[in-house]
Amino acid sequence: MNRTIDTTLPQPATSDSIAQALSLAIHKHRVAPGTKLGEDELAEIYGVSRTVVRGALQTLSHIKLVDIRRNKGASVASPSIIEAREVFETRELLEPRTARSAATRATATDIASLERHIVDEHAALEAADPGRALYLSGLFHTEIARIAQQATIAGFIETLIARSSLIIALYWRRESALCEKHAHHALVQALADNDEDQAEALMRSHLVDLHSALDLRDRNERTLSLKDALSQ
Amino acid sequence: MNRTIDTTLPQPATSDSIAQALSLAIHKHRVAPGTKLGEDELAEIYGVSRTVVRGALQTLSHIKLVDIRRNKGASVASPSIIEAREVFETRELLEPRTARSAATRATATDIASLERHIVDEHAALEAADPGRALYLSGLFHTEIARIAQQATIAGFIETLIARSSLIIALYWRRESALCEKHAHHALVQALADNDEDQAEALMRSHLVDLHSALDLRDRNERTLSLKDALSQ
DNA sequence: GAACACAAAATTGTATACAATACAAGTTAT
DNA sequence: ATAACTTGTATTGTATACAATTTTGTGTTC
Repeated sequence: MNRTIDTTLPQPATSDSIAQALSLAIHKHRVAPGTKLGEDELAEIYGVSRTVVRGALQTLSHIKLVDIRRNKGASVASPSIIEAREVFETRELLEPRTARSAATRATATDIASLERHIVDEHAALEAADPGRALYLSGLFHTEIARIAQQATIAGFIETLIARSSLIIALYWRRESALCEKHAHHALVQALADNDEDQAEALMRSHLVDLHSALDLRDRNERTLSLKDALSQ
Repeated sequence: MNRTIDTTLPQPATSDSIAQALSLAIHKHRVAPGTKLGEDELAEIYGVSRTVVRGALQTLSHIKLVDIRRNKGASVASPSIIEAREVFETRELLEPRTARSAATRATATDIASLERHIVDEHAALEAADPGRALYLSGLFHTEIARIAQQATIAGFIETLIARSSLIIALYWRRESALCEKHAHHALVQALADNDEDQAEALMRSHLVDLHSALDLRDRNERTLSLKDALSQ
């Protein structure tokens, strides 16, 4: 359960290890949405045959981190605005309830683990490594789902967070603060206190904050605002 | 969107078509949980190489319809009691809300489609084809998720229903009636009336009914009750 | 110079061959 | 007789070869 962030891979690399390495790279915004993922290229990088790479790409396509189109190959997914809205609406449906369960079940060990996450996250921000900070911020949420002991929901949340990373890469408003510094901390406090209502409420408002830091206006609204911007 | 139930496959079969055919067979309880799915065997059946079959099996493993263990191969999944509980708890979390959305968005065409589903389902029951009835019953739920226009949630629900089919195969109480004949009909009525509250409530109670028709006691309770049964 | 046609290159999809692992049966030793 | 070992078979994992499709580049025509 002690997932490392290191990108080194076992020799020889397996489909799963490649999928994880790619997933991490996407999480950390080291590869942008839309980037082509050629099979030969990846096979060379990881020192395996295309067979293994294809397995990894198929895995990632199932969690919608990559798009595979027949005879066109794989590329990093690029969620539409509609998909982005759906992802956050779904998170707002699943995660508050999950935080509630986590509040009833959190042990001292769990709390310590979450606090360590927060420390790491702050350290990454200090070190001017926003990619890593974002990745850790996602891990924080999956960790809560794990604590809630709902493996099924945790699996769903994991894919939603993966997609959220793409959504943030595409639609994050520059002007909005990186925030949430306190949000996660307050949430841990509620979990430590086994305060279910508080945990659920905090998670809900945290997600709403995140959601509202995205620019999910559709193209029409966007061009209108562009027109506004240029008319000055 | 007019998914056929026919099991004939395109020539040549593709990974997706094989995955769908296998999924259908599992849904209809034509293959039991735990059944070994040998690659060579399937390759011969569908007239393709193992490469294609492996793709299909990997797809099915992602929605947890099959278990793949390294160097051990694939077999039809066999959800534990804990997983079964989780699946139904998750459905109870997602589907009522989805039914609510569906109630606001359902068009006359949608209602007609759902009513056709119900007719087909009854026909299957009349024809003593419980497998097909069960499959159609699952389709009814995915159809509602589709009507709700929440593709993300619909995808989750689809995998939950697939797993429910396995759970029903494993844990359905013989003595419990096949029921739900009226449940689906009442739900369609609520959707047709755009009665959100009613749709949500009906879906919730329908799922609770389903859940309670399963025998999800753990082994200890089970053996105890066996003792009771024999002590008479 | 732009648009189309066609050929060449690159990339993906599938099949097959080979390597590695697991399983089962039979053998030997204690 | 049982346990451990060995060997043979079956099955899965991976690499490579070939087929099919898309993309790219070039030349021709208007």
